[in-house]
Amino acid sequence: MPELPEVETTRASLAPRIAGAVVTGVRLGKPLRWPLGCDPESLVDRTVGEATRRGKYLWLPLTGGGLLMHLGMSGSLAFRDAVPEPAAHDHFDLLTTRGTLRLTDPRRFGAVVWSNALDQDPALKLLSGLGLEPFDPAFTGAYLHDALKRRRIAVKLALLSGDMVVGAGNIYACEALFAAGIDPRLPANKVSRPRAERLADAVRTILARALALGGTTLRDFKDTHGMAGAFQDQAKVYGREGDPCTVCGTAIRRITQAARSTFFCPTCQRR
DNA sequence: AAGTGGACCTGCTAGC
DNA sequence: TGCTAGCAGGTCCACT
Repeated sequence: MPELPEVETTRASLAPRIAGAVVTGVRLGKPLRWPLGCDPESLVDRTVGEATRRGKYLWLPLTGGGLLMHLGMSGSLAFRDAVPEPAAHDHFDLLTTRGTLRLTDPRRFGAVVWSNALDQDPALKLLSGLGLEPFDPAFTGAYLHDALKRRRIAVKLALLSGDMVVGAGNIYACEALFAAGIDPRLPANKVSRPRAERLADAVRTILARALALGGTTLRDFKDTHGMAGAFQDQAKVYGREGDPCTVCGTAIRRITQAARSTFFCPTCQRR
């Protein structure tokens, strides 16, 4: 579910409402990907600051540190005045004077980790290898070309790796490569400068469009396994194996790369 | 160093 | 109807 547009949508709706709240309690459910890393009680009485985002991570500043949060594959955050009794998949509640922030995450690949925001904090290591934000002016075709040049892995995997540019997950990586007309299997170092230009453009455009729609995939997250609703209408290749390409009519193909599905049009996307 | 594969965990769907 | 295999939006880590 949560790629950059969904995480950013979550952040934007959360930030203004929770900023200034004071923590009154913490409730933990089943273990998430990593332990919280502090005594939950120690968060009480800290004041919440302005939530920010880095890649697919959310940073919720608290006095003296903050919580680094990730939604994993199946996580979602809700902030409400009153939340119901925790259900089976509700694994983290941050109770505050303005409402309760709740992480619901069936697969528990997500995480909430305390960090003291100091350089040597282990939690911050999670952010240290991340590439540029897609909307950073420094994320240009020239930058992407240079980064791709040093890698021999397939260009799709290079996008997913997150060490060049963050935010494009499996869906948007597939969509961006389609928009740029590039075969996902093409070795990264074989992407020409002009095509890197188009790819950087495509990544930005695809993510911006999804963002403008308010994180399409998030909205209907509760449906089926999360892929219902508006996003399917937007996707040109993702999840469309066997369907005709919207541009040329060729059947969309699905292949496996690094144990993950890649969808592409064998006609529109060339090596 | 770069690349590959396994690991984490639950739920849903398609197919027998 | 019931069981099973396969698949799912992420990414860290150990190994070659």
